Amino acid sequence: MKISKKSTTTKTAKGEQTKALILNTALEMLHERGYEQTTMRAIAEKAGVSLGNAYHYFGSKDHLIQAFYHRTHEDHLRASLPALQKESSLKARLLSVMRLKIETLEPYHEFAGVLFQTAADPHSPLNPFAHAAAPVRRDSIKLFEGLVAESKARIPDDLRTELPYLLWLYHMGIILFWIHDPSRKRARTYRLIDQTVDLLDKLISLASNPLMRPVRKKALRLVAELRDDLTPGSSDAVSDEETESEDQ
Amino acid sequence: MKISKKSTTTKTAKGEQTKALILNTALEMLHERGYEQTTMRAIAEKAGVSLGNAYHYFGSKDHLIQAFYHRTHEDHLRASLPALQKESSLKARLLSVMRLKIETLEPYHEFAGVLFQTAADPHSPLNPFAHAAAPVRRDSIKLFEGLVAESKARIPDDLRTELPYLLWLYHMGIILFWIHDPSRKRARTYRLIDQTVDLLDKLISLASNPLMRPVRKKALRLVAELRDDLTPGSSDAVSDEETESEDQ
DNA sequence: CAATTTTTTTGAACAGGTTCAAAAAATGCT
DNA sequence: AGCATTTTTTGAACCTGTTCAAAAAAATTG
Repeated sequence: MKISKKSTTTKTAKGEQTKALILNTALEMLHERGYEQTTMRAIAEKAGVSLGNAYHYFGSKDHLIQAFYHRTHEDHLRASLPALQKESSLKARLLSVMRLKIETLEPYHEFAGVLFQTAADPHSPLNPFAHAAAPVRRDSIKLFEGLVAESKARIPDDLRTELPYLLWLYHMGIILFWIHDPSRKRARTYRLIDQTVDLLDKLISLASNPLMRPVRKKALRLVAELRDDLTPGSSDAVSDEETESEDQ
Repeated sequence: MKISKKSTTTKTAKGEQTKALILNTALEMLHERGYEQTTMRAIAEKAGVSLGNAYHYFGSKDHLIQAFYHRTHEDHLRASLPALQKESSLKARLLSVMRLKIETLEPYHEFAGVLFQTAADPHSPLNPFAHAAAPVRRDSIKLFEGLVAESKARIPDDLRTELPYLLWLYHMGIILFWIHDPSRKRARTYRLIDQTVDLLDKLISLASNPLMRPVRKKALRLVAELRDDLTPGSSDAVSDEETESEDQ
């Protein structure tokens, strides 16, 4: 409705270059020094630009971090593909994917806590449920779709439909645990993955039992509703106006 | 090991008084203006003390907020007691308690998001799983213990033991949803509570079925392990050395 | 009560995220 | 090329959380 200015986002070759430079510098520092030490001033200095310039391209430190999502997701996806092709059972695939996720994330364990912190704010663009994070989330869920789709296990359609989302939620939970996991080499997280994957596999079988149909239906209806509430934009062709949402 | 100074925490009448003054002022402002607007400077000014003085009593803004936990929990507990005495079935009690929780929290919905944000940091003393939050968490779980204990429903002992903790986790999940709930009068949250309580009730029945014993055992063992991992100090008589933990 | 120690309080500083007006550079147009 | 417009870049603020040395007030002790 208000197209007052073009909002300083019309890009040019030069601009893209600078933006990329800042981003790479930031990710590098984030990895090397962690979140706290990576100040906007330090990034700007190391990148050889002014502080204000960095803010021109990334409205806030948070925005700079959203790139982290993309990068780790891509890394994880790349690492998962081989395993997904090799393994055939749902259980084995899930196990591989989850382990690889943690391995991918491991270098960032130290500042992942802070990441999750900012991500927990419903107003933050980093919130994995928020609109701004939709692309990454969608990609992430897609990974689980692929995981489920080619599984030959006899899973009722209603469950099969929701399963990718449920597994994505589960995987978020594991990450949450991992963030808090102080054990050496994250042994507990891996143990947790082993056990929960086993349990999930059993539960899926259980839930697939015809006797469970009523409860399953009820639960799945609830899940579907939840998903729509929490993740606006997942219903595809609905009010997609606020594409350029900005936070105050 | 290092008792260099008494760390400026030996209290006196005067000190307590000032501390209380600052705290009340802070809670008041938090309620009226939200988290962002309630700056340490504003609190100090309104309370009529210096900025440094406020920091003398509350090491950080976070510490000041931990009082929020206490207050809302106490309010909730007070509001729940009548309902717990009137209702007898597990389902009805849980429903009442959950609804009252949201009602208690409602005035703070606006800044609850930020609260949850800081709380999500594993290093934050506000983290509901962290050691510093143990007292409030324990009290909170106790509420659910009371809720389960006097229920006559036939629930196997192993499940009955873990149920309070599980319900506490469930209640945290509902709060998470509520924080993100934009619906008028939080209608969706209440709807979610209605449905999930119903579902939980059914699931508890299901899980109590003798046929479920193996899966249940496995799941509960997992839960117990998780709880110990996530909430150090809940295993009572184990290494309780770091009672005076401080964060850098 | 005077000296000493402890607690409370202050005020000034620092650091880091963020904003903004204006200068500099790039681009577009005729 | 010359001028207008847009984009990029800068540097100086501003705000807020936090720290700290030192002053003021209390409490303790001999």
